[in-house]
Amino acid sequence: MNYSTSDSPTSKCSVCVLGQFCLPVGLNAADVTRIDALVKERVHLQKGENLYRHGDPLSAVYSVRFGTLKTEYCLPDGRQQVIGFHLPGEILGLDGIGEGHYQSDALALEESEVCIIRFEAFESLAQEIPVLQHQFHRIMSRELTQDQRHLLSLGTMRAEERLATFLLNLSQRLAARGYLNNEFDLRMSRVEIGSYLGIQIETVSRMLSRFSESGLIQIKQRHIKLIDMNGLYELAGIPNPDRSASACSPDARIKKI
Amino acid sequence: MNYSTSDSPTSKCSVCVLGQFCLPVGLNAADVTRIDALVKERVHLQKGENLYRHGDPLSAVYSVRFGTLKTEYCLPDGRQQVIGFHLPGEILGLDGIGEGHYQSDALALEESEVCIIRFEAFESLAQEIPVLQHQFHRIMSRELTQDQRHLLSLGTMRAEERLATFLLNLSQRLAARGYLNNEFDLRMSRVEIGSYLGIQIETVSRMLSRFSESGLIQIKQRHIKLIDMNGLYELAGIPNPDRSASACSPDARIKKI
DNA sequence: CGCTTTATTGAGAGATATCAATACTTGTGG
DNA sequence: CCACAAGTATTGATATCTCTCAATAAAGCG
Repeated sequence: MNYSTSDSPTSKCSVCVLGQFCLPVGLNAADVTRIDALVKERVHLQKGENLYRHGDPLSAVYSVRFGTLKTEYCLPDGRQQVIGFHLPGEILGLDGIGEGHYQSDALALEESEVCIIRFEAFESLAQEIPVLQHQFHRIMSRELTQDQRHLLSLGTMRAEERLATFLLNLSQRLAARGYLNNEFDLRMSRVEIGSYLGIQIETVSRMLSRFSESGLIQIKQRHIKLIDMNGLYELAGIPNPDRSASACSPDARIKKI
Repeated sequence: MNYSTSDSPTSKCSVCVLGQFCLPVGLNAADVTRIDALVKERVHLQKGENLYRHGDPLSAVYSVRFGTLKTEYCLPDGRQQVIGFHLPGEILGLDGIGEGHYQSDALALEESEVCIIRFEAFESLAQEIPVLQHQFHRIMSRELTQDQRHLLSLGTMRAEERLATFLLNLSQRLAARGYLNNEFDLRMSRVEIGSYLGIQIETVSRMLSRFSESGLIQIKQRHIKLIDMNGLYELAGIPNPDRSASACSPDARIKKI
């Protein structure tokens, strides 16, 4: 773990390309400068390095600058589950605010760098900048929504649907960051995907092979091409956002459980 | 749905017994008075009534005053899943902040009342009261942690463990609110429990019967007695908080996936 | 009191887990 | 540069848990 403090121009929030996903959303230039002053430290992580461990006292939350991280929970009996994968611009460590120490473990899936947002100082600044406060609330709320959609996946979907949903979710998040949305490298192992989706590694492998045979994807090791996006969306049971489609219709909602 | 506005002494935050779980935690008397002024409206709900539906624009978040509510997500194909059950003092509607409209449906499982916290006004007040801002962050963070533990349950546990975890979680939350922790009424149907736990109603029923035969619980309809708490904790794979026990030990963590 | 909803229990089917063998990658050292 | 080892992924065969279908029972409600 490699700490650094820097005022170099390229590392400021005010010029960071991730600003549109990160804390500064909605802020004017003057206020972004105040964030610049707050977020001066970074951590450089090698693959496999921990950013924090559960139980560590919360002193900061982090935003991913580059790379990919995972967070996971563990059970006393040693079982673990991957809870999330974190791409550039996403915030980590929010689960630590409630009790003052992190509830999860966070570690890098590849060489990564995260910005350190000292939480006490951040709250003070948010106190002074309403837009920043609101943006932080939006970020936490979206995190909640993300987890709740994940719950929906684990609770109601079969393995095939979960995997399709996962691939599409990743694709959308990459697209939003300006990467290719139909061809990318999976930074996580099959084991980690399985853990995230609540299925075994063998099932992940079989489903990927099945997708490949069906012409939905091409996969070679961790490099994946999404060939038939519509097919994947159909499998996932969610409408393709590229082609209209309404969400859960009022009609569908009448049949309450 | 029955709106009311009231200044009656019994409905003020400053005298509400739920203050210790709700927004006012940590506030001094003067500041609680300012919350009193903010939270003047309430909604009274009959069993089955919606508090909000997904897609409704967010204008407020809500805290449960009495009763029980559930929130659920629906899939375009009509499948639904219960995401959470909400007891007095808990906050609902947080998933609406991210996009400006609720992502879930919320409805009452029994006659309930919730306090309306106009969100815009709330953010303004939080802007002025640092402790309030921090408390709100803690609430959102705990909500995240709750969902993430739920993910752990759906992703790694078998039906029996999920159910035991669910009963114990409910028990703990009731205990914190001063209710009996070993004997209570389930406000939700077997179907709703199953949906929440990602298992079928028949499985819920069978597991409850099994628990009953093992002497872990006594159950008659929706009235349940937890007889052997330690046994349940053991089944759930989590240490009984009443008897020391460390969480996930460093040793257990070495065996990373 | 009968009707509707909710819950229990049984039998069989099916999806995924588990166990096991093989193949492929990557990294290391001769 | 190749051989070997360790880690990672694929594929097959079988086991198991939970689902599905079905029948019955109990409870809530008008």
